[in-house]
Amino acid sequence: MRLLPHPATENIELTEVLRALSDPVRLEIVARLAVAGEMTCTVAGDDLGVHKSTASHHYRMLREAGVVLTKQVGRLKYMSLRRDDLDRRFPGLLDSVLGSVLGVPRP
Amino acid sequence: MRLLPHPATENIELTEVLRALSDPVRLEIVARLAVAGEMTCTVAGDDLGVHKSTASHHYRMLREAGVVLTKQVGRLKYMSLRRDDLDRRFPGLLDSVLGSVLGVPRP
DNA sequence: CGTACAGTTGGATTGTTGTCAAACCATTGG
DNA sequence: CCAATGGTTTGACAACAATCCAACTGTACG
Repeated sequence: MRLLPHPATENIELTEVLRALSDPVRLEIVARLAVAGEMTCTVAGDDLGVHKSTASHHYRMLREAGVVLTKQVGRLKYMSLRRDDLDRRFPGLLDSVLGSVLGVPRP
Repeated sequence: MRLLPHPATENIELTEVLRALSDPVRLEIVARLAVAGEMTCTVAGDDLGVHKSTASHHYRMLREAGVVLTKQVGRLKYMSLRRDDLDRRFPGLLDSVLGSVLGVPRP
């Protein structure tokens, strides 16, 4: 099991996170990760409507911005949201974005 | 007093807002508006380190994304954050961004 | 070992963006 | 009316980004 290179929590930049989340395809990937938790690239990128190399490009953007964590297990790569890191650095940001994407439960 | 064209609240898109906020210059403008409230373009763009035409370009991005409201009074244009609209559409988003930019008061 | 699978990389293309400079437009004050 | 002020537009340019396709790399399974 190997971890790919990621930015340290302190080095996650707000503008880069916002930039990473500002693409519809990436936002969809993030939403899936939020709902289903850790998943492989293939699953995360299923039916996105883009070529798999394009999806791969988006995985890297998300990883380099500090939004997702990627670890390799065998020939699979698992992605997951860096919820805790993001929340420590930008409290409430991810929740509000996910709330808007997934729909907020209203009392 | 004239209002410039703006997107209606329902038409404000999350990805466009995130995109608008993902530029350091625009984020600085938004932070100033958050702190000082309504202000003219000249004041908002003072000492940003970019040419005034570049600043003007950013004002438009922010307006077209639905982040700011611009009204013309005489030869001045006043910008203000669309706090209520944004909060209705994407609850908590603007607050979390501003909190991260301006620093959150911790108890 | 070789084939299939999971994902990345490189190249090409097309479109977008941030920037400056210079010219422009609109409003107001003399 | 003319000049100054406040912003915008246009043109040019370099950098970046999203996309596809094809070729590639690495891992495991038969």
